[in-house]
Amino acid sequence: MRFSKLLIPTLREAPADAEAISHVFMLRAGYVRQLAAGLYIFLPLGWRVLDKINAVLKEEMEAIGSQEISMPILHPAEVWQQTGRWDVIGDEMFRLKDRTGRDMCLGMTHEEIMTWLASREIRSYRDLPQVWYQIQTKLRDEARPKSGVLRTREFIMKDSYSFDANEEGLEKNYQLHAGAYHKIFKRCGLKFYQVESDPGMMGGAVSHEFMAPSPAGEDEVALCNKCGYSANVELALSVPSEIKFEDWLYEEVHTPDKRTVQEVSNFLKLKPAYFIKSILVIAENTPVLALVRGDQELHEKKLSKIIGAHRPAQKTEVKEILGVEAGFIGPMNQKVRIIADSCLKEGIYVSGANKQHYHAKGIRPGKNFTAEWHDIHLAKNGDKCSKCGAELKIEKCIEIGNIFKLGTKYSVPLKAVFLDENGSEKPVIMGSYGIGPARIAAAAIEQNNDKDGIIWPKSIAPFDIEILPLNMKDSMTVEIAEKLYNDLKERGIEVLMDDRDERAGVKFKDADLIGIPTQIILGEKNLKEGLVEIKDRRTKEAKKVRVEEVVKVIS
RNA sequence: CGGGGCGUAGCGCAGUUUGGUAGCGCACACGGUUCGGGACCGUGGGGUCGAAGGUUCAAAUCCUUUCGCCCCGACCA
Repeated sequence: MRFSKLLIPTLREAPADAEAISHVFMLRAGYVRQLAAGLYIFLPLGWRVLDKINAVLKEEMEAIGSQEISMPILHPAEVWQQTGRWDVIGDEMFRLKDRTGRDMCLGMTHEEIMTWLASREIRSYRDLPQVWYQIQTKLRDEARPKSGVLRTREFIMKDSYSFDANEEGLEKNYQLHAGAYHKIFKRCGLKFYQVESDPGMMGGAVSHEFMAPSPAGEDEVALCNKCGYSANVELALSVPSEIKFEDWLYEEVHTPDKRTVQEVSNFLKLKPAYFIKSILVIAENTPVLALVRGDQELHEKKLSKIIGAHRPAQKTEVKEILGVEAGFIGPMNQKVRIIADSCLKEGIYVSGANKQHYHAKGIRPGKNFTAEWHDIHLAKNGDKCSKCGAELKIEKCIEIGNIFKLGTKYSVPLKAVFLDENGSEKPVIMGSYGIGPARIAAAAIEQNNDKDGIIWPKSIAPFDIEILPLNMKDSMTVEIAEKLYNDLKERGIEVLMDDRDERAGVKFKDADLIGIPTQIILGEKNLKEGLVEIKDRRTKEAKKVRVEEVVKVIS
């Protein structure tokens, strides 16, 4: 296509409210414009990229036997009420009423509607398995839209759903999707990890996320290079690094006005790892004392899985319940339930002495206090892998896809059932699988850029080739450019030709910004010798090629 | 929802402290020169200063309310 006929509004300067690299470049290079918080317009280049990504998605979905369908975005409340999510989900769901006053909502995902369809159409084990997918808009009233297209209130998602007669079938579809996702992300040129994840409100027991490493990401992932263990830190297990213990005898130490681990650590000249951090929380009106090592953080979600919903205790509550000011509390002789991080099982520690301005040194777990042992700390860089003992590293990632084993969470309430070989009625076993195309695009930019702009992976670039006729007033330049343009198009190559009457510098700058992987540069001097330059956007290396050879070299 | 920041031309910003005719750069239009890494000279168009109310002879500037956007946190199919 011709640059002069396309809306490609490049910006010399980045709008002030863009922070993430992908956001800045998508705006500057004219891929998207923002309508409001979390609402984006995709301009021609941006839409072409999404089309490319969606084409890959479709191919790989079809390859595993998934059938494309399309579901409404506007949903009646009843279906969501039947699964309970109408009430479970809060402000994140857009709700409205139709003209008759009927409750409706905008779809944030499609488990309910897909299951509704399955309940109508699937009757026999002979109808199974089924796998349905769509590439459809989702709406979520996000608490905090951010980072350009990475977290928006309206976005397109490829979501697929599997329906099976038994667990083996689900496992098969789950693995087929995992395999397809690997191919998809690889084809889109992304670095990514498949990690264990927390199913959250989706329900179900098993889920994995596909994570593209990037500093713009919102998630953190723990990775083991040795054994391949990888998990979202929301549930990642780890073993804090070992420390050498001193054979302290139990004694109380005067620590005037030293309350935090850091303060006492500095005062006693002992590393934080020798301390036990005691945190009082209130779970359903029952106090629970949580213990983690001084150099670790308490992981709220892990604790929630053991004691349920809870909140931190207030200062006055600490005094009331434990009889000592926060800052000097320790696990010894406490009547409350104590949950301690497993790594504290061995060793000799320092903690509050349960006495104002005193800490106790030489605390031996098991002897000086007892507790229930669980992994309740947040995995951090340098911790050891719980599987193999190698060092874990923590990386920030963008979640680009996820897969869930749903089981019968949706099929039971929506009565999606079938008759098995014996004529007995059973709920369909389901899985759901999502991918965010705009996140793939953003992640690709985050992972592939330089100071001048985007460097698209070939597979998802808006065009294959950009032709730069540097001087549009030179008739030979124009003539050869037109010929190359047509010849390449005839070969099925997607070409963008910068036919604007702009100075060479402008064309170079815009071409680098836009990031089409290969540039064909037509300069007058080279053309007089029958040569053009073919330049690689990533390496910036250019080679001179005879005009007649271009089509052959490119294709 | 809590904390912080910002709303002045399409974009980036100054002006607000100390009230007194709304500015700069880029972009845009026209003329000329230039033409392989965001050219130069000249001329010109473009603003309810986010909105509403108030104080004042006079408000971008002071006061009140409100809306929007960004960042950190909480939250998160």
